[in-house]
Amino acid sequence: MDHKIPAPCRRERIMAAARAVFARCGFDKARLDDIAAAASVAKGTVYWHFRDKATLFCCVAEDMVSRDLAATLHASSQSLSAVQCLNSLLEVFLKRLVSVHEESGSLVFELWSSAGTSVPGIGEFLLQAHKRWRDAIKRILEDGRNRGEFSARLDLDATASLIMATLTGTIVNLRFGGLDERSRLDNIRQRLLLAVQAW
Amino acid sequence: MDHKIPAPCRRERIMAAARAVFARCGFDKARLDDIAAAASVAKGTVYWHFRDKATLFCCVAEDMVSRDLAATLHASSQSLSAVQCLNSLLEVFLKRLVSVHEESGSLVFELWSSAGTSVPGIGEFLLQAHKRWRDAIKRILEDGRNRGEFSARLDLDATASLIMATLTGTIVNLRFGGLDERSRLDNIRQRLLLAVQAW
Amino acid sequence: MDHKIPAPCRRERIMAAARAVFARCGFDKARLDDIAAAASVAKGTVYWHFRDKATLFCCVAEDMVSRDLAATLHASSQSLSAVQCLNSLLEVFLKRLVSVHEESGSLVFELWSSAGTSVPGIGEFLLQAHKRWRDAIKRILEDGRNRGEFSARLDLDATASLIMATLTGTIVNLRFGGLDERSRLDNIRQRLLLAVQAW
Amino acid sequence: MDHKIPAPCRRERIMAAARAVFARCGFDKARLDDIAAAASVAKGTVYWHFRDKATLFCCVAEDMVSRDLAATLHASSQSLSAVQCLNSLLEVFLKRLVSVHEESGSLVFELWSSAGTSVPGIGEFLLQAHKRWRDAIKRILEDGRNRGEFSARLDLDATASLIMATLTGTIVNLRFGGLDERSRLDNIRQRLLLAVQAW
DNA sequence: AATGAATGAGCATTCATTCAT
DNA sequence: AATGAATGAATGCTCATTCAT
Repeated sequence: MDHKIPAPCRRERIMAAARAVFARCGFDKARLDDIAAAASVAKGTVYWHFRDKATLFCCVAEDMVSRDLAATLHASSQSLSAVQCLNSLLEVFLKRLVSVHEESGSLVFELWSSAGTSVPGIGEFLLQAHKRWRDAIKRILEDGRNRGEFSARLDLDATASLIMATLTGTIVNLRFGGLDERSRLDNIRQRLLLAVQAW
Repeated sequence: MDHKIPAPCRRERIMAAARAVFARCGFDKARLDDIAAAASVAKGTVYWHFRDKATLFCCVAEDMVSRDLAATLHASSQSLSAVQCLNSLLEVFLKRLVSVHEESGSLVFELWSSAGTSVPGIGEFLLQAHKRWRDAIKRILEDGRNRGEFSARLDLDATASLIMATLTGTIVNLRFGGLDERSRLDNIRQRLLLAVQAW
Repeated sequence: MDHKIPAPCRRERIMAAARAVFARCGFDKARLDDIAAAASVAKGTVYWHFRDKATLFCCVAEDMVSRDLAATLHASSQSLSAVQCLNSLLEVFLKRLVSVHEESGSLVFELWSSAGTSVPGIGEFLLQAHKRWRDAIKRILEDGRNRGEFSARLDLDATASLIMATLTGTIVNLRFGGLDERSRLDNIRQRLLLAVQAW
Repeated sequence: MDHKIPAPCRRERIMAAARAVFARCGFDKARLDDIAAAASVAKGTVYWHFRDKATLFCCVAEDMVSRDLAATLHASSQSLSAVQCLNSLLEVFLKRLVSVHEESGSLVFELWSSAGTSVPGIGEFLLQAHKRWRDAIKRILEDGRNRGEFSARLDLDATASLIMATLTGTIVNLRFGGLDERSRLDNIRQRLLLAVQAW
């Protein structure tokens, strides 16, 4: 039909389509037909590139998390002081939530709910992803403690977990808070920095 | 067949069974047959009491949230000072997460993911529930500010949102944090109290 | 609830409700719940008065046909000449189709379609009903032939069948003819009389 | 499994099977499983070719009516005089009723009963089909009137409706008349011709 | 007589997956 | 690589019928 679609980008087209459909419908309600249609590809083609629906979902998830993590770490790596570093990380994390991938928001909830039921392997994947994020934060905190920017008694693990919780919970707030929490993201970032410096 | 099941508690049996199955399988993967079987009831009986699967899910959700909210508010209402009050609220909230309803944990993720896709009306319900929680916290904060326990400049809305975010994020941490975060719940509570008093 | 419904007319209420619902929905699509509701009666009550759905349908059918047949025969019995007699029969038959029981129209189609599939016994019933109608017509024709009003060579059976066919087909025309055939019923009657006298 | 079934005729196989099953069981009682089995096809295949049960039914109906109408018109188009033409039409119509499609008989009753209840769109379809038949008859009558074969005062619409009624009613007679009306079909045809020429 | 909760067989429809081309 | 027709297991929901009260 459309001879305009170059073969090599088929896989990417499918993943983009899948990301959109999974975000809109959730894993279970997403239909392979819709994904194929959204990618302007026959259903069989999806199966040539991905073993099955769950695998496709995992690929999409991995891709999304990798991009988010890379972008965040890159931003924070530009800074010199640990405080600036943490500030950048928070800023980028929160910004991405509302701008770059509006889709990500929905997908995260799908990831959480599909862990353990719909998609085998997602649970493990989420543990890894969570650890990657927390370790990144922990490293910054450790660095700051070594440089004297943070208290010597700062509990690295506990603090990193608490920051993760707040960031994660903000995702939920953005969706189900009712208020327009977007305008309060800067406020959240500043308070977190204050709190860390106080602990 | 089984003449042992007293008629009047049929509805409750079904809701309990549904809660368990929804928590284990998620909304989409949960089969009405399994719920009926778990309730030792014929499938038709479920439909006599609940219009459809989505309605059953909503009833279970509403019941769960109401119980959690009531228990939390009751606990915090026993205290005199706002700090104690907030402390109780946090304590009960976090305790319930890990003990009373282990099921609740899973169900919350289902609720989040089903909003907007699988179950019409859940989105609205979650907004209401979120508001109920946040308002409860806000009231305590306001009370504390009036009594001079908290800073006069304390931003009630922002702080309530931040506390909600942290509590909510802790639910996620407990599930996907990898570490055994349960042992750190007390730590989280204490830090939150400290932070609130500092803001 | 309503203590105003006298018990003795329960059976009649149910039959009236059933006639309406069967006419509106057809046998298969008619739900016992709807019939019971329309009769302001509990579902179990329907089963106390009628063995099952098919039996209820048969009772309704028998009642309807009996009434129609009785009314028609009564009308034609008032006349003296066979021509007048036949005229009355046709007139009443056609009039009832469009006025007295608008419901009858729909029910007849249901009867026809349910014969042999949905409702055992309906086929036999329809044969009997058809025979009763045709015999009534045949008797009038025979009477007229004996009196010299019709040709001595008039084939009683064939003519009766033909009249039945025309009357029956008119029911179909009224429903699926598109045109408003009601205004043409008199015309049909007159032509039939003319034709019979010519044969 | 069975590699003996050529792919291209799948759709036709399904329609033939559906026609048989619908004729035997009626629309509501017909099971998609039976239709699929009768067509030696998986149930999903039926849904690949037809949106749903109702659509399949409509397709079968349309096909049947089209074939019947085409055959009848073809036959009558061979004749020169209007009387012969009408004679042919009646002959073929009546012959098809009892020979070519014994199935048609049952299906017609299903069509009538499903109009307005079970199958949306069938009512409209029947109106169209009825009109097509009546118009064909009307055209022949008009032709005959112009040629002087019929009375100049012949009411085309009324006569066409009456002929339709008689033919339609004969379908009913054949099924519920009790007598073996098949032997009388010629008689009916001749009488109708006589009557038309007399009107 | 009447009620209405409970039952469970039945069925249309969906959709992930396969495979011949 | 790609297609899309074919498959068939899976499942939500309906509704006639029963029965304890």
